[in-house]
Amino acid sequence: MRSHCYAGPVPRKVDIDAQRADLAGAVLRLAARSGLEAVSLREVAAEAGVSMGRVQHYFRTKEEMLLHGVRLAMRRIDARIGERLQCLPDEASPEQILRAAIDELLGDHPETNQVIRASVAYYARAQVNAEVFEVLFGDDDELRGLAALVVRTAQADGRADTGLDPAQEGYIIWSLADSLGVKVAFGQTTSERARATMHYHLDRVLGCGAHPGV
Amino acid sequence: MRSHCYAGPVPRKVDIDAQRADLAGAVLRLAARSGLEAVSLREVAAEAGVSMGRVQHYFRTKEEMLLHGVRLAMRRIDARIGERLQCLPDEASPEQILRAAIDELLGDHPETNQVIRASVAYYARAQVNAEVFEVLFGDDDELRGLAALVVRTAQADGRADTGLDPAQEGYIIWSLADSLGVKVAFGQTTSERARATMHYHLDRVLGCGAHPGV
DNA sequence: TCGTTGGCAATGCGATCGCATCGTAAAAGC
DNA sequence: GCTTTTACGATGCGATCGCATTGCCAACGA
Repeated sequence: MRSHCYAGPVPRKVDIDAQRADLAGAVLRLAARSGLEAVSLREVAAEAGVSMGRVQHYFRTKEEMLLHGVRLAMRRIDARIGERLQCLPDEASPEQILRAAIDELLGDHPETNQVIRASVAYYARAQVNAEVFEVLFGDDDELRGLAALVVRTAQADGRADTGLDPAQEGYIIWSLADSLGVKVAFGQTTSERARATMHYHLDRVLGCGAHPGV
Repeated sequence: MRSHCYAGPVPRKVDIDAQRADLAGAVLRLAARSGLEAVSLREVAAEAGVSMGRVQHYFRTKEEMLLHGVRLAMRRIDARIGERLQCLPDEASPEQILRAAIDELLGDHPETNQVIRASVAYYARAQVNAEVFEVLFGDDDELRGLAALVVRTAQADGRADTGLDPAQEGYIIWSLADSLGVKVAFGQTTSERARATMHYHLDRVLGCGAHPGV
């Protein structure tokens, strides 16, 4: 059914990566819905609508299955942010990129929420499994770097206060986006509230609107 | 052994609350170490060094045991913050209270870390169990209120920019403290780094140090 | 055409799960 | 002193766990 037509370089067998991604998607749904406790081989098979033997065929151990799950989660948010960035005009400024990425995190879209909740469910594993830790937290540096760059640019443009520490401000911006994203995903606050707070902060730090430069 | 001497108003039986708190402590240790997946009746009994029958005697169901666990977690942080506040001089300012509370959250003390990690482990349950949700997130409003009060006070004192929105700034302060506390507890950053960022932010918003008022 | 391989489904294993039940020893009340 | 209640420890139940094994079937190479 799924491989009745194909154009890949390996036509003789099914698309292994696609199968694994399908199962990893089921892992994410379960993890987001009720935590990693609910993720068993049988539950994943049932969620994906396949047999348990299939799950075992594509993942040698449960640990490997969970690792593919968290990797898919990160690919999903990257993809969603990437899609949003393609809606921006070419050569968009770093600030536009930053605001677009944060808007996606706080957007309260079901898939974004699912990925965030699933990620949080993996936090405990990150303490035990170094690979999970790396997948979950490894990309933080570049995000902070982007935010710091935006602050520096705003300073160079004379919009932001030159007394600001770009590194600290970048760290604050992403920590804030992180915290608000989790709050939205877990229903502690609304998307509108979170976005309003985030925009308020960015506007103040980056000096948008009626704000006299130094 | 445990009730050879007592002074309570009910001398005829053991201290039920103390027993439950002892078991709930074992729940927290397990949850903080490897998530709620690792919390089973048998594991809790083993962690507490008692029989499984004892655990069942004090908690009718696993759900009830978990609920006592998260309640103990919240009482623990409240107690730790309370202890820290007692080290402050009498009639300490709201700002001193705020800074002390945040310092405790970012202090990287083992017990604080344990409580934070355990709390995060409960996030998934909060979506299913309304009681857990309330225990975990119910106190957010008053914390935000304290932070907002501090901002308003700083504005009244002429230290903080009167253009600031106290409610938004209070929300930002606590979201930031929340995020940084989790990062410290899960080893994403160091206590020193988090505290430096938090103090940097508070000093800027509240206008401490060499900062000209409006 | 035939043997080999990949892609599964099915089944079974020992361990562990939450929970219920039973037994018992000590204390409390009459 | 005798009954009742409290505070457990011990054991067992059916379900589920991760994982290993087995078997079948379609697709491919020779």
